[in-house]
Amino acid sequence: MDKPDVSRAQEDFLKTAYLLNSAGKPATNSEIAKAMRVSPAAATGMAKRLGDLGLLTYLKYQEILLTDKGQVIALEILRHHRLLELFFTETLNLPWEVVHQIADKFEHDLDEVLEDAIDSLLDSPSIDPHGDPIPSKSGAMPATSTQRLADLPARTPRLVTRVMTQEEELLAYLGSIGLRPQARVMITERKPFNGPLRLQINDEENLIGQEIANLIVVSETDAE
Amino acid sequence: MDKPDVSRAQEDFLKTAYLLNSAGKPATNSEIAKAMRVSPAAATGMAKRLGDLGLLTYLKYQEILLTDKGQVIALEILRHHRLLELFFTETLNLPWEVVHQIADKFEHDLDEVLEDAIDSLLDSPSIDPHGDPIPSKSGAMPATSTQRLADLPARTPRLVTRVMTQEEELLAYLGSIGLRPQARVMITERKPFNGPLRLQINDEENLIGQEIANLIVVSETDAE
DNA sequence: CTTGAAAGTTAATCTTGATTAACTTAGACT
DNA sequence: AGTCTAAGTTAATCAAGATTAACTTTCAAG
Repeated sequence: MDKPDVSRAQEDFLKTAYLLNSAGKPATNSEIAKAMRVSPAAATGMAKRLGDLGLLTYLKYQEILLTDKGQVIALEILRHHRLLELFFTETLNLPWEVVHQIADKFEHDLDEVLEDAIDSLLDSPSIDPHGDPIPSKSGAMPATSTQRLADLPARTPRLVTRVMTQEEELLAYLGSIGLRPQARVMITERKPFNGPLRLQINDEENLIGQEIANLIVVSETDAE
Repeated sequence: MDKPDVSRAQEDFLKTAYLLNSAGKPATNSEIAKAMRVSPAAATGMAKRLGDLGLLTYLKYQEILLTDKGQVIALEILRHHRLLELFFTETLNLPWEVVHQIADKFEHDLDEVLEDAIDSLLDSPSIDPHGDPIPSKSGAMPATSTQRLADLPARTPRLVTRVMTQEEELLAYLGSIGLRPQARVMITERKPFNGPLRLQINDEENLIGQEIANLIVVSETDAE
């Protein structure tokens, strides 16, 4: 099980493909190119290279699928990323909206000594500050709830488990209204035609739109 | 005072030139090439590029001198490096012999938010785990002792202030015998012809050679 | 069917930062 | 002065990862 030497750009490509997949979107060339902000041609070239390395299967005009080897690498990078996010919020009290970009830079250089030290300092955590699951060292991805706040019936108390965005301004706003993992939430009223939701967040009243509600994942069973 | 965009390799070059200078060695092309483990030709090319950017003065066959702009960048990288070394030893209890390599990778990506957070967590430190001075944000390099243990008369108690090596095995050894900053040291006997030194380290007897003694910097005044 | 837009591919080219090989310069020694 | 060696330079080349521009495929809509 020898791991080929992959570059930073290659790791990013694999990570992006993995994330698109797990977000339910097809990992097509153009989606990847868009997500990585490179030209489609650059993505094609990269897909070829990674195909040659046996890290993904690449067929013209088709969706890109990671091989087992490719997935192992994607998961390792994701683990690095999320460990780093948590590490920086925990040790430095950095707000959750800034750690994503920082982790993006460092994730490729996190060697095993540092990774293990962080993992043990944080007690082998399974979620990062946004509630995103942290793959285990062996490559297992912790299970997570799939219940979206947007789909939750009214008067059903739940805990926020995950906030699915990395947009800085949005995260800052959500943090400011307390909408973060572990918050207790309950919809008190739904306006018709996919209108805004009246929401209790830790007993404070608030209003949010459908779009945001769809980014919030909540626990599958009642909050205590 | 606009900072040109410099690449990782360029930053490393500037840092290397600066470090050679401050170690008293001339920052010649070949010294830099040796230190960076690249070919002399590569160093020539890089020197030219950096000269064009106005970061150093480059004259054929002559010693390389950093411009003010170049020095600012070198100091910034050095600040990043040393802050990171300290951050990792403090937060993760990583041994001092491993943090150097880790910091080498991260120093180029340390953005200001993270830098400031680390700086304030550590209370604006002025030395790193090896006793190397940390440049201030404005680019001032703290003064340090120049007194080498190798040059210290016998029976003169001092504090170790700095250990001038980054070799992993050597640092591990020095750590194991307690020879690190803040240790109290006193030479009890010097063998003739630059022979080994008998040394008390925090009241424990030990023997070290000249070569090592020359890497150890001690305070300029007596230990308490 | 055919046609046009969107997605994908290919080819040519650019930039960085490296390499090797051959040449030139500087400086010390006889 | 002549010569050797170390250091430095130049030129040619390579590889990775990007770009742009032109071409091809797919697929939905008339």
